[in-house]
Amino acid sequence: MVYRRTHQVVKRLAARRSAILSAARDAAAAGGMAAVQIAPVAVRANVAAGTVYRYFPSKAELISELITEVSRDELSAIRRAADAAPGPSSALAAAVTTIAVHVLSQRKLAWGILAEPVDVDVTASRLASRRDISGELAMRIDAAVRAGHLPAQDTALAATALLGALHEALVGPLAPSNLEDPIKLRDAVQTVTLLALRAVGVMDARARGLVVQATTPAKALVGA
Amino acid sequence: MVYRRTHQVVKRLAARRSAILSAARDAAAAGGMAAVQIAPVAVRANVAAGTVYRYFPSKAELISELITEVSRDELSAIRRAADAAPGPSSALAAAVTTIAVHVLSQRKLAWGILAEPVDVDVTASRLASRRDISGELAMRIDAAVRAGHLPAQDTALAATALLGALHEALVGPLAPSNLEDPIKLRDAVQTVTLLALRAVGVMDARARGLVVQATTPAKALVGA
DNA sequence: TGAAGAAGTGAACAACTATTCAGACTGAAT
DNA sequence: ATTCAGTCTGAATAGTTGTTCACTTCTTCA
Repeated sequence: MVYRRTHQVVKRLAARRSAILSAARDAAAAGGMAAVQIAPVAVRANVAAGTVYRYFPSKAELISELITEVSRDELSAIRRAADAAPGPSSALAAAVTTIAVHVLSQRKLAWGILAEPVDVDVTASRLASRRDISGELAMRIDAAVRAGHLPAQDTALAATALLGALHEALVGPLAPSNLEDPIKLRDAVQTVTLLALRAVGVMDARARGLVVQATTPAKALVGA
Repeated sequence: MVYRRTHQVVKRLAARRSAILSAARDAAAAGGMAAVQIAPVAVRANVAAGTVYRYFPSKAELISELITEVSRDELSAIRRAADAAPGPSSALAAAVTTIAVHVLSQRKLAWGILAEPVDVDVTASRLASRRDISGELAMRIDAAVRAGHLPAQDTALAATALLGALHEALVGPLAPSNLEDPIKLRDAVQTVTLLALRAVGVMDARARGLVVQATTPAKALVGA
């Protein structure tokens, strides 16, 4: 007797899998990684705890996949913003602004993905996430250098430093607490973007122009 | 009958307390915060597990005190270096370099103090540690601004961003792995210092000069 | 020296959650 | 309708460590 999964079943299985991931993401967005516990996630996804293990071999896998997913979304947003910019320097500014806006709009999630203590080992996917985003940034810096807009430099190290600066300034424990106010938020985004651009060697005056330019299209996102 | 602690006993108690803290520090330096577990620390300190609890009410307290101690040491090193500099910009450069050299010379410890996941809540002391160091940096930036060497800016946010940049670039998961080589190490320190100075608005050319100046006295520390 | 209080010991305990698994349920094939 | 592989369930299990506490050892002082 052959048992074959019917199309309907296949769809249901896929839906369930993504429901579990989704539940994990919601939990993380609401309460950080600490809130991503098997039992609560299972409840949110309307399944039993044991069922989670039919879709993910372990909590570490579940969280890793969550990190990968969020990171992929962010990376594509960065690319989109940068590619839409008129030149390499603008592209870099757009990339930085996008990162800033993104982490701010989902602070708990961003913190969880990046750095929040988790009881299982997710260093590999965190590393990959950082590597992807830092790599993208490095490419943009490199393009600006090749265009003669920036001095030659260790672009990988610079990209990593910029990421660290953005994260620490915007979602780290010392991040300003008044970022609910959209105006303060925009100021913070502009400030860190300016800082980042200058860090890689953009002249102050030119950097200020780029910041304004980059913030304009990103403003919509801030509201979202 | 009154029992009064004799001087000798007081001394022994104090010695034991610091032996426990020391053991915790060694463990953290060797294996990160994950290695700071009560039983192993007790063994290192030549006491029983229960004894640790006669000196520290909980693991959280122990680690908090460890963080405070390390942070205090670092802060005083930063102050010393900055105060010895000839002017506000040099002082800022010296402060940044000192932080860089410090975190690099004790990478595991630095990572543990700053950001490594711990199973107990140490957010308060981590926050204090960051606040102190970021505050010191902010003061130095502010001094340079007041001296007219830097454009006006949100110094607190800038200081936080710089800290994040230094940490991520030097001890984060994407930090270069070849930093055993003293030359590479010095290059990394110079690169991030340059980046940091430019970020707050020091002109490229002047920044390069300050970096060289600041790295010279710090070189000795790199060896240590 | 002996009594009493302080300090130290380490095996047992507790709490927390990820993970398992024996049995219940679903739905595909005959 | 019946069978059975596949799927789901959720209570029980397991592993990990911080913490406790009854007991031993040490120190002070009459």
